[in-house]
Amino acid sequence: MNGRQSDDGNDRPGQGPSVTARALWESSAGKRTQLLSDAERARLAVIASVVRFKAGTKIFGAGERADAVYNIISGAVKTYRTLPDGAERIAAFLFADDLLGLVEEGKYMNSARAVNSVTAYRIPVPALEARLKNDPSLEFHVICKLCHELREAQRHAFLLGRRGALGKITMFLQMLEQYQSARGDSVAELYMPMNRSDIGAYVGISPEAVSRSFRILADRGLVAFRDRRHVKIVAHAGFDKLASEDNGA
Amino acid sequence: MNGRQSDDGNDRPGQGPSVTARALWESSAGKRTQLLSDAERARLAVIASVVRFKAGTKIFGAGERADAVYNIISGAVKTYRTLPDGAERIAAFLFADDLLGLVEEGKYMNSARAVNSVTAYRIPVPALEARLKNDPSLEFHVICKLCHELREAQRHAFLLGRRGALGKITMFLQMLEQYQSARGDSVAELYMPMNRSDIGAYVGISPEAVSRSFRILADRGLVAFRDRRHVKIVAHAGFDKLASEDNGA
DNA sequence: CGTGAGTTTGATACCCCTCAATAAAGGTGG
DNA sequence: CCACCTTTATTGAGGGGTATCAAACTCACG
Repeated sequence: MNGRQSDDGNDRPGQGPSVTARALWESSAGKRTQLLSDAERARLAVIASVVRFKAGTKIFGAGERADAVYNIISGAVKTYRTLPDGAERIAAFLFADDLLGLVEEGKYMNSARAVNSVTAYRIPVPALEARLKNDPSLEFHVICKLCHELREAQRHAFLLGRRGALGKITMFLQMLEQYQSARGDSVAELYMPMNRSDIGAYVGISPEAVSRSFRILADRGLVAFRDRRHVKIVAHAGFDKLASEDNGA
Repeated sequence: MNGRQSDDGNDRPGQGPSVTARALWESSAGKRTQLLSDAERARLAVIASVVRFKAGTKIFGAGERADAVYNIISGAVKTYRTLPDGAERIAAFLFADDLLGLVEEGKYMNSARAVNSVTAYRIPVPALEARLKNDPSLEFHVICKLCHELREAQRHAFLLGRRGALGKITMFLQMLEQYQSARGDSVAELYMPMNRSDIGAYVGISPEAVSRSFRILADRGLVAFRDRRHVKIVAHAGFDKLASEDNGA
């Protein structure tokens, strides 16, 4: 279906869980590096099982007892919370090599749903806890990954703080670009697995405003759409300037 | 000057760094628990030094080389980023027992400034790294703290996603209340060390809108101000309902 | 090929930002 | 201790941008 998820080279299936992040202290030009050693991945593989979720499937719900964390192999996942009135707020989009299943007092903090078709490692919490207890190196790598996720969450908050819809969407595309770049994928074209409503729920505007902003960007010649899910940033100069200004002029 | 910071009992000075968080897997009724053992605190004290910052002093700047992380003993700190046009976006307010100094590729992610008069432990990164390498238990506690901060960042993003100014301010007060409650402090009255501009920069609205929202809450009899920094939530029923609705009706 | 969800486009109302002025608070020096 | 000054907070009026509602349209899927 979607052969674009990286089944290439460095994380072929069977090697066990894969976790990547931007470096904490080394400088790596924005690229992500594999945190786990082959040995660690093998040891985690022992306690993990591979699970699949069809597009739109719920993975877990906010408030449920947290039995396991997940490590995405391929596909995209959204974590979200539903408001009393039924509206949805998306906390994060997660992709291959990400960890999933933030816990508070034994319960999941958010709900999680497959955007794509998703395959992931499911790692039971008790086994993971035991593994961590006698694997200091693994613990350190988890720290690195959590720092990475914390930075992403702060970037998201930064995005949400922006005033204009245009600026939010521009920054959203920038984040997608940085993500694909960090993975080593091509940046010639951006792929958006999620729909307009999800984008709106992530950047804090209505789906209609998402559409309008995309149209404005296209009309100004800053981006070009191949279809609804594929964009190319045409004029990086003007695009990045727009992304750094607060107002969405 | 402000004797309200908890110099009470469980973290008297001289005991060394203190780090608290809501539990990951146990349920603790929203309370925070001390993560570090007395031995760990003592070992950290060896590599840490106590530093003081007057109100308004910059602690470090975004992009600077990250030599150290900080552990707040008393006072309040804001972490923020400055936009090209000079506007400021606040990523987080940090208080006693919090860690400070998120790093990416060897550089600080945000700038940090003392809101209050602040005292903190300054822990050099190399020494901390060495300490972590042969202290698996400490590593685990850092993981717990990072999960805590990640949850807080997501709550902040959730707040920023809300539409109306009134709802944002209401939720901001709720978070303050939860924070004071988690610390075991009295919740009879909330204390806001930061000014209106900082609140606006945190919740994503203008300082004027902060004022107006406070006024509306007061006029509706939901809260009562003793002065500009002290609020009491009078009608919890209506208040919490307002906080959970998306629109700020 | 038909159906339905997702997306785009349009018109209107409302909320918040901006700018501006007043008021209050905190800090300083006499 | 009080007067003065600076900073911060409040209040008001007007314009702009986005949410909302509604309808046409496209696309994916059965």
